[in-house]
Amino acid sequence: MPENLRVSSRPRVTLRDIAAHAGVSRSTVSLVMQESSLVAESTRQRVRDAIDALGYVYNRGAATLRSPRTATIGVVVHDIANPFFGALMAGIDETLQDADYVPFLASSGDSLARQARFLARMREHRVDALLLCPAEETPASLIETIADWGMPCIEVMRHVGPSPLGDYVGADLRTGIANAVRHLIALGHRRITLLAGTADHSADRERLAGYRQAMHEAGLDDLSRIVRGPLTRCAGREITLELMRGDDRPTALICHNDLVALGALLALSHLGLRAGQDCAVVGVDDIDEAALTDPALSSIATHPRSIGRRAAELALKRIRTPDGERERIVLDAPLMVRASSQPSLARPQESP
Amino acid sequence: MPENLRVSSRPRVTLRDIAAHAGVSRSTVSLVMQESSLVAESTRQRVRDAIDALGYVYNRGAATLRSPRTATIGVVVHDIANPFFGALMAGIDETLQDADYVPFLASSGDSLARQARFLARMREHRVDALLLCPAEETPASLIETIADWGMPCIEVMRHVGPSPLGDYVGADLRTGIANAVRHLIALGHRRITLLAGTADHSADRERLAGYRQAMHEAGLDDLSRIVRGPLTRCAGREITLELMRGDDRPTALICHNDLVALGALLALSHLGLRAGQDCAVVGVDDIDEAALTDPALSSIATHPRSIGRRAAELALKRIRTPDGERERIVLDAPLMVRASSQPSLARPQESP
DNA sequence: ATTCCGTTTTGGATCGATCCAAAAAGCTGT
DNA sequence: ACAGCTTTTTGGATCGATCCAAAACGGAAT
Repeated sequence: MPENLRVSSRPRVTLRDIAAHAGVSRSTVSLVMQESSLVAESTRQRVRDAIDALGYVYNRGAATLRSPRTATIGVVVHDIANPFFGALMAGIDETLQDADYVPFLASSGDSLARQARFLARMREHRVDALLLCPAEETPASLIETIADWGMPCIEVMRHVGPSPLGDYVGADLRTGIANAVRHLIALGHRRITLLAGTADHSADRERLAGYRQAMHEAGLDDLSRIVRGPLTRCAGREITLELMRGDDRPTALICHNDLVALGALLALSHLGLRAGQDCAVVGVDDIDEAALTDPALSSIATHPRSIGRRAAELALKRIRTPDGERERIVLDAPLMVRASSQPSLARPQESP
Repeated sequence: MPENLRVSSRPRVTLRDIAAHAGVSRSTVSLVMQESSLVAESTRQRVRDAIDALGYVYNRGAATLRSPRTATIGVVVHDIANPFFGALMAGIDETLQDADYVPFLASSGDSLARQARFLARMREHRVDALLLCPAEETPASLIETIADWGMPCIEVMRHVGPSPLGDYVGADLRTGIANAVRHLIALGHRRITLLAGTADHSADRERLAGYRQAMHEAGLDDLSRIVRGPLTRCAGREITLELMRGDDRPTALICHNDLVALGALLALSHLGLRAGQDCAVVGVDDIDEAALTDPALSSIATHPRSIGRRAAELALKRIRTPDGERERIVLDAPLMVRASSQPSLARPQESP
């Protein structure tokens, strides 16, 4: 290993040094750093040369002290280990990089305390905006509190309260689920079970609403059944095993997300049942695996990367125009029909 | 939507206000904010009360201007959408939150330009340390450059150059792969193909080295075969299909990661072959799916969350003692044997 | 030559914390 | 009461940028 000789207290290059080297004032250099159009092209070039020559590093901390902009954004998700949020974050990151913004990231783990702590930190760092997928049980007042702080906040995928108060970007799961139910009904299914989560947040309520609505439309209210459990592959498997062992078995399952749906597929194959033939399965998110399982999994596509991009774009816009009209961007969540709910494989399970 | 009336230019509460309210000097308040032990308990309490009463928000930008510490860390991975890095990030996040640090995150997408840009930004923000999973083709000089900046840097999972120059946290893939090869040989396999990536980085080279070493030990150099391709599920599938159609089929596949391995499983089942019986498959990473496929996938566990935690801990340590001895933390990567390489299912495919 | 006006440039004040050397306050023990 | 400690507290200088009102510049028109 090469010796780690650190030049103790190397004199730091500042705006002042650049100004001296380029023969202009500090103000001018500052304007160049801000890409201001006020500076004459020739001067700008001279300053740029000085910056390169001296190896100047812009000190954003110092800049922040005077100006309100920090070129940073805070992102809160509830579990970054979940591939859905990984993809979401990738979309956010992509958009922010183009705008020279950098994101702070935190996983709340659906803990209100962790979420609050991180938000406090974001305030201290004076981020320009917040992208928030609120933790379960987040009180509706939080959004107002954040607004009081003067910090733009975009809710992503979930929102507190019955409908988004401010800016929001999400997927139209209500319609997505309703369409899935209609699709299954068209295939002859009647006993359609919804595997939902145990938590009570908007994304969960929307799924429920879509399910109820479509079942109701078809006059199947009495057959509607909702089963709650953890949202993991394992839980999906266990719950499905149990469901299929009962007498009143469903002929179709709509799962809260693809992880649960993959668990359901495992359970079916374990029981010697063929998904799509003996029991239809539909997931949510359309993660990469979905197309590659056997049989391939029908899934409602939520396009996390696009949602991330849209959310980040909206945040940047809100930073530019803090008092602009609030926006609610709800992306389509189309059903990707695959073998696990294939028409050709369907057969009526019972007459209505 | 409630009106968005923003109190324009609400007077900001500063240290000075707290000092006045608590009847002490600014310096004392500052010491309280820094949790210094110099302040008497009674004074500390008075200051805390004032902070609560006035709703003071610490201004980290201002603090940064004077002190070298920012309580931020920069994290570069090459693809945050990859579940492996999601889990890694979760580990990092966990550890940092306990230390009241916040991470900046960027996905380099294995682009040197994006990586360089983000690093420049991190320098401007004066992060206290860097966790870096270097993009492919990153020149060895980068680590020295970063050291020159006076910024501690922990390489994670990958390192530039033949061996890590400075701090490093990773998994012992070399031994992990070698053990997997030995395991397969013990089961009677001889034609063991390695499905490697196309990129040339340390994590790839280590896998190769482990493979070569174990094949060599067994005197199977001539049978060793390495196939390169993209590291996706699809690619794993396609490559496996092609391999199995050739005459000189392998009896076992070791895949660069689990995604590729899952692709391989799909290919086998598509060909009517039974993984673990007609062809053994071993993956790397031991992602959640691995245990739940059918047949379950043998995999070399890399424990991304632990690696993230260890890396973050090391970074915090390096911040405290910048000139401490450099550390190389290499975690075990044990082979999780499952049905896709089950002893009981194995049968000698050919005599040596 | 002078005035006018749009384009560039500038110096000083300022943001809100930390650092540091020195002062003040509290203890002991004589 | 005072010297000699240790424990707390303090005021000014300082970090490195931005903001802003005013000055300098340069060309065109009078």
